Amino acid sequence: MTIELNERGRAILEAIVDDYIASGEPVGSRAVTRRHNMNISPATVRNVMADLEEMGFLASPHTSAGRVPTEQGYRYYVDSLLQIRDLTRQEKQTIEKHYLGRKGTVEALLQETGKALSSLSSYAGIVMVPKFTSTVFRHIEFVRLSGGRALVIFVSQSGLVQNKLIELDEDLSQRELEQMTNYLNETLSGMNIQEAREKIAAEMKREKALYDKLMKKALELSGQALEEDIEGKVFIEGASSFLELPEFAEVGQMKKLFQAFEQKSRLVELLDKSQEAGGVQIFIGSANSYNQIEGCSLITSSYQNVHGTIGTLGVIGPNRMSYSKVIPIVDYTAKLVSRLLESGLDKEK
Amino acid sequence: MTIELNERGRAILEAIVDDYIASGEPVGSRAVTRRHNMNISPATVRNVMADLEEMGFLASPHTSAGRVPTEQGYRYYVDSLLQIRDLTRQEKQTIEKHYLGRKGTVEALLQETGKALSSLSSYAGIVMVPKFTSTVFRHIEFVRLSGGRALVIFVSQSGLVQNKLIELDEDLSQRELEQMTNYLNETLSGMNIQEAREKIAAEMKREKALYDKLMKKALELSGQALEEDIEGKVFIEGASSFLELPEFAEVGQMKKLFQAFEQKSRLVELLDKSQEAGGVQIFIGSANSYNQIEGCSLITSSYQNVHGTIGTLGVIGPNRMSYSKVIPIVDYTAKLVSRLLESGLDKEK
DNA sequence: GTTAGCACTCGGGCAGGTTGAGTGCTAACA
DNA sequence: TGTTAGCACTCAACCTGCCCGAGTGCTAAC
Repeated sequence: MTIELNERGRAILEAIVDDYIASGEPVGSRAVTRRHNMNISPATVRNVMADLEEMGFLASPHTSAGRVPTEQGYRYYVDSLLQIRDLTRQEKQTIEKHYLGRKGTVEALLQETGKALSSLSSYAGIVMVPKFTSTVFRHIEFVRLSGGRALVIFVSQSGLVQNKLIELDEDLSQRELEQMTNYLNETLSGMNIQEAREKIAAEMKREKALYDKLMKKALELSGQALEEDIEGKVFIEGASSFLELPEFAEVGQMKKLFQAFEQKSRLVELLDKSQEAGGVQIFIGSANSYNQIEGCSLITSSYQNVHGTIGTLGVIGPNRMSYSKVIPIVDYTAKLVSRLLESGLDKEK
Repeated sequence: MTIELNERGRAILEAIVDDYIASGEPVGSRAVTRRHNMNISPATVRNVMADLEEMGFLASPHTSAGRVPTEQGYRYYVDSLLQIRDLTRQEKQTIEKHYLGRKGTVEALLQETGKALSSLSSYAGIVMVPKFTSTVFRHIEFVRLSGGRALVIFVSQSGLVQNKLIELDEDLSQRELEQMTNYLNETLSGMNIQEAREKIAAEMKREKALYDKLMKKALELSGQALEEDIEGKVFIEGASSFLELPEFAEVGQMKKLFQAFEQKSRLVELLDKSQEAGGVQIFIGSANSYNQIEGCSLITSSYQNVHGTIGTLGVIGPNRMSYSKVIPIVDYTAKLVSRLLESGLDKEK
């Protein structure tokens, strides 16, 4: 399926994409010859460019402008032309500096990660806090509020805390809730949420009338609490960097973009998809099947702990993004976050 | 200090502000006469407008444009001219609809409130989740993680959950942590955080060597956990509505604005200040001493439960904001949120 | 296959003219 | 004395025609 290009075609495509990423302006034939001082004339370059356009890698905004890469052009560039260098020791340290002396919640750490990604890439950083379903059970707690309501608090293995309000149909005392808490913690410890759900279902079936009424209640409530998924949260940081990009000068498009950022649900979908795949993923333009953010590309990687992938992070920028710079940043940051979330775990088992 | 205006001056100022709020374009003398079909000629209006300009209520962008209200003009308008109508039953229902069938966390409820404020006002909604210091203690819990770390989880009376990672300098078992949990819950129940801090300090002093080593440890850890404040969170929803306003068409200013939204810390300050005052507050333009968001006004109100004020919410819009529409919305929403957070509490004591 | 030359295209910038909304001033009027 | 009509003036917004330069595609020569 991939169309093969000869050496010269590749060189010219690369030069154009590089130039366009750097300048944001259509690249002409003269510019190509001069920049990579190739030993060919502009006329020759023009011929090649015409070919590349026909193949769908380039487009011209109008007759007398230069060429601009198409999404397919970026795709080819990323897949076949780009060589990614490793980060220098110093760059790594710049990233790590964001986490020095860090305290507080896991959520805050992930939000800070978003900020770090943004400031390093100078595009928008995005971090998805894992959906609860994909985490591993560590602790459950019931706290009785008034008005027949209670709070269920889950803690995941990685230290993530999520809570949910539930209605108690009969009034249970805090003491009773504590007993339930203990029972559930013993029963569910170390399972992932899916397993926990199944366990609860099985227990409820098996024990039927046998068990203590309270235990039954406990199973019922925890089942109810785990039933609906707690939606994955997404942090988007540094979205304002888009305001500098000339290609988003049009207010209408900018508005669409920001609304997409506010809505988030579609983004969660996309990130979920990328999470399954693992490794650094690159979604270019409309290929992200998310046409609300036309003209945007997304570089993601997932972070994980010993139990497997737990979330996804990345950078959203324009199609014209400095891939060679951003890819290693995303890659390294994902690994770093994995390490940080793990550090409390690897001594564990 | 307030300059007095005669009846005609007031009428004309009001007409100009109304018109400008509606249209966003400088208002001329003819428009004033026609709109409120006053029985005076444009020439007369011009004389009055010149006076109003001299007094600092109006300004003209350039010679042949109409007049535009200054911040002082808005101030006068809001303080002396504006009459606020109550919301209709239907409008109230529109607001309430956002909360129907609502489940989940208190935080989610507050975030939804931000969205409601935004969609109702068509500006940006802002909700400050209370700083932990200003809440009332309900429950504390230690969850042991690995690597000598533990999670402290606080629950406030209103059902707000916050957590914090702490380092354990000696390895405590989960059982020991549970005992600590029980002890602290008994000791601190019903206090606000400030009182809790004092109580801890007092206990630690009084009991010195007497108490169980574990209890001591409990006091020490909880003191440490309560020491630094958990920063107030702020939700800003619907910021993209600013992209439609012609007065923010300039990219530079828009960028400043969004960066201010991203940073939040200065906003927290401002909201804190307004929280102390109570009631509906209106900050106009640079009077908000927050010059990063020049041209923006802020309408806030605080929400409370039986224990007092617990947070602040409001709307951020341009100076040219429909005050008569937004003020009652903010007012009613604050009261509604108070009621919702209370509903679990009033049956309590 | 490569290159030079050339006619052609098209956006951007500049200058000038027109329009219309709105002002300030002056003089007349009640 | 306050109000009004009239008028000259100002100024942004808009349109128009113009030129310029960057860049193209094509053709013919190397």
